Amino acid sequence: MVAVNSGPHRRRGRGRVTSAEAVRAAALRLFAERGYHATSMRDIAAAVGTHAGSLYNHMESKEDLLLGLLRESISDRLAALRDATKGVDDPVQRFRAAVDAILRHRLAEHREIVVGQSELRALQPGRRDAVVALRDEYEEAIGRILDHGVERGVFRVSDRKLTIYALIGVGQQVGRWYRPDGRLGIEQISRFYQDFLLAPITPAVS
Amino acid sequence: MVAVNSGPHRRRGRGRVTSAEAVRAAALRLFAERGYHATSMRDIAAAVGTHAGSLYNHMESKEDLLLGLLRESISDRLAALRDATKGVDDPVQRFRAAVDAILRHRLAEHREIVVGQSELRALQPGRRDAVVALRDEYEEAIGRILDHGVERGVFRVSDRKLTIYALIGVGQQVGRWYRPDGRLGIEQISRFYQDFLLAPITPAVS
DNA sequence: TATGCTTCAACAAACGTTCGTTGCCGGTTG
DNA sequence: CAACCGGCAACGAACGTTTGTTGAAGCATA
Repeated sequence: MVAVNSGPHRRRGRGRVTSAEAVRAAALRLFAERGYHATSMRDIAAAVGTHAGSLYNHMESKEDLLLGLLRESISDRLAALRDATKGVDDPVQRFRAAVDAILRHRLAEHREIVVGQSELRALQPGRRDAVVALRDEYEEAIGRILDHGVERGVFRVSDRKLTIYALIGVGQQVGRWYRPDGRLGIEQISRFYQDFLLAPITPAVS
Repeated sequence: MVAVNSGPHRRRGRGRVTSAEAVRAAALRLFAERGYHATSMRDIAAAVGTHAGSLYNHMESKEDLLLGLLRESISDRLAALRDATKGVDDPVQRFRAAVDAILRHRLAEHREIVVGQSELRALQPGRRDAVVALRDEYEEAIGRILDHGVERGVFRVSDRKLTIYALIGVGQQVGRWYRPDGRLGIEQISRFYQDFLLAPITPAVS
């Protein structure tokens, strides 16, 4: 979705190949593993095989790097949610697709995640706003999935906001413990939570 | 639960009164708000009205301070969970009490909390273990609440671990957005999630 | 030659922590 | 009651290290 430094410009300069995307990927991984403040520019540089000073050819500052990652992460997640539910009309199937998208995106690449509230506070108040706005949009998108089911008379949602938070909470939690070599695959986890989260909002349909 | 510097020994030394407990409280608040690495010893000192160097009269190191807070937080949570469910025999009531304890403890004082995995990684591998062991014990305690209901034939739990994680996920999420002056009180939130989380594990009881 | 990325040294600031010192306290001694 | 002592806590400066960031010099490509 976000293409940086694409095209045929390759291998300029003397040393290694240090694309901006490689830096972003390394930073995401390290931020996720250790946290933003516990990761130094020298750590990131070492991870892509260069020096700290070189990173500044590809980005403005460390905080900008985080801001970009947060924005991309949440906007990708929002896009994935919309893609997954696009054209699906049946409320239950729509809900299942949504839960699947939420979980799948957490598990796919951005393993332990930078996301959400975890590192948001590392941003200066002004820069936070853009990310917070995206997050609100994301929550609203989930809310509309619920609304759709309610309008059709299929769901019974007694508190919209608390229900949204439950979905997000499960999603974040899954991102924390999931390991690719674990007992369960993404498919099984997704299916389980689809059923699990559907239960409280579908009145007595067995 | 933890009594430090109690007794009649008061106002020794020259300047202000800086009890070890006050330091812990300030540190907990700051760690919760900004994160461990984003909080300096000077920040903590300023919060209790003293100087960074003085803090070392009350503690070993910054990491020890975090370790103590994490241990206390999770062991308090475990104790609260056990207290709340002690003597309650009916599986549903037992489950309701458990959810209530989980949420209530998150909301009561340790607002956004240092919690679980968030700051655990700030500890050296060796020191982590004690906290991880406590966390496992906590998860196991939740698991036994579920077992109890299953044995009585009241609950149907298709995956024990995933169910536990769902409860914890909701609990953590609640700790993130809850504000005491918000739309809903603790009572209402707790009641909502009791019903919500009960639904997926109680087969068709309307 | 011109351009773009590298390297490397250096910067000031902030970090956790240590230290010598000073003042206050409760308890012991006269 | 008065004089002293040992210990605790606060103070404030300083420590060595690490932080994010900058800039000059060098090399490779076009």
